[in-house]
Amino acid sequence: MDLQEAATGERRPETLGEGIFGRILELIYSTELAPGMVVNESVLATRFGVSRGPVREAIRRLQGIQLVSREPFLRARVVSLSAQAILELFQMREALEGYACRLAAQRMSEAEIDALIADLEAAHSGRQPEGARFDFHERVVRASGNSRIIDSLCGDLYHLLRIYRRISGAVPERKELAFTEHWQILRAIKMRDGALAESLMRSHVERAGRHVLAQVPETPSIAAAEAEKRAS
Amino acid sequence: MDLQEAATGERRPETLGEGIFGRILELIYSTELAPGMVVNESVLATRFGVSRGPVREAIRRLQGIQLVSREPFLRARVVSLSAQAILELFQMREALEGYACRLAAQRMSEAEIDALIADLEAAHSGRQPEGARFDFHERVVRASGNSRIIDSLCGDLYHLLRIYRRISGAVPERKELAFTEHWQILRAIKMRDGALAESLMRSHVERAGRHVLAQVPETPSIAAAEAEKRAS
DNA sequence: CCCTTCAAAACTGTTGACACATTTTTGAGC
DNA sequence: GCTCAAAAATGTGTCAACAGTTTTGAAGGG
Repeated sequence: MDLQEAATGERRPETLGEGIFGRILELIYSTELAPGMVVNESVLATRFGVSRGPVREAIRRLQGIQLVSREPFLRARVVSLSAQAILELFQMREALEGYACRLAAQRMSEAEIDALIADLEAAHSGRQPEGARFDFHERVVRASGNSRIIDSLCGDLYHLLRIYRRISGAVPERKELAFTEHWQILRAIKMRDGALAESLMRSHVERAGRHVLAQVPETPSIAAAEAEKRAS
Repeated sequence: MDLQEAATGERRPETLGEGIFGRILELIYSTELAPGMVVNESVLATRFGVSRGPVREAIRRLQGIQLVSREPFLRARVVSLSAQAILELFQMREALEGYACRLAAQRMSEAEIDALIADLEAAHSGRQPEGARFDFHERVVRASGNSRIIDSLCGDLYHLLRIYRRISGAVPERKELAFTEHWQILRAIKMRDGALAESLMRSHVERAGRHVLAQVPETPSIAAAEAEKRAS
């Protein structure tokens, strides 16, 4: 019985606005709503078969987490990050994830650390659990225990990163380097060296930022503008 | 009620929702809406002489910056921070302001640094410019040049801090210590020692956090609960 | 006296219509 | 053909009413 309930999903009646929020998010992830394109309330409302109210609320929420930019009477647009904005995004990640790493080194139990090491090596050798993809950064951030930092990194910033991670694509050689760096960070955590763990995490994030920046050099929204023209 | 006409002396094409947002913020600051109290859409709508729509939007925005907590069909309440939440808030400040301080040490010009030193000493000796109150932390954060960090610290977190700063009150002896610490931070910035500046800022914020925590030990919403009862 | 049950009240979520701002198109004048 | 102002078109902001959910409070049993 409990299994059925858990499988079917949530007991709590999700409001329409919540659902619309998720569906617009999917549109943005799938680049059907690419960076720079306008987000029209009425169009989305008719598309989803609801009134403008819930759509409006969802867009406001997207605006709140910085995924769409909007001014009072102007049309909302999917945010298209400049190189400068991407740099700033990764700087904020450096500050927050670095500090989270330091906290994790203080607060994680030996068992938690060992479990994380095991999962990291399992994911690297290809035999990751079929259920969910392994996300090293999210695991460390959650281990920090600071729910405000967790929400900020796994909420607002995570969505933006996801957009530009998809654009930059997954490069194999980078993946190998990332594994090494992740492993070093975990070693510092196991040694309870918070300062070292923080420093390593900062370097790691900074390198990742440079990598993304190199792949998205300029004029990130030419394709988006053309797609918009074509849609009209 | 016919009192809202006189108050609207603005020419700005500001939307109603924006204005309502500010007015609710004022109510929260003035503790008329104290932490833990419910925020009723209809009551505020009739009070401000507008429909529920703009009020709803303003409350959603307040929810976005974590000033009110709300679940789907439940009443919204002004957030009342637990000791744990306050600790986490100051930890996030440590991470972000520390990093901002490091950036400031790299990017500020000599002239900017000297101006900030002058303003700091002017404010301390009592002859601050009549216009705006001197805010050392905001000045340093803005000098970092990272608009994302600036928005996060001067936007979301600033409101929460302001609520609990008012509750804890201004203690003179703390003020003197703060000046000394601010001065040391600026010295590190002038020496272009980003690591030292960051470390000093972290210690400073951590001390401030402990101070606030000592003044708001437990059950932060007893007065609020009573005020709510009285209002009904 | 306390607990449970159930219906009314209160509140939030949603809708469609209307008002206002912005953008685009039209057309007259040069 | 070009410039600029007025009007249509598009889109957002606001409103009042309706629908669904939670809370309240009183009646009824243990």
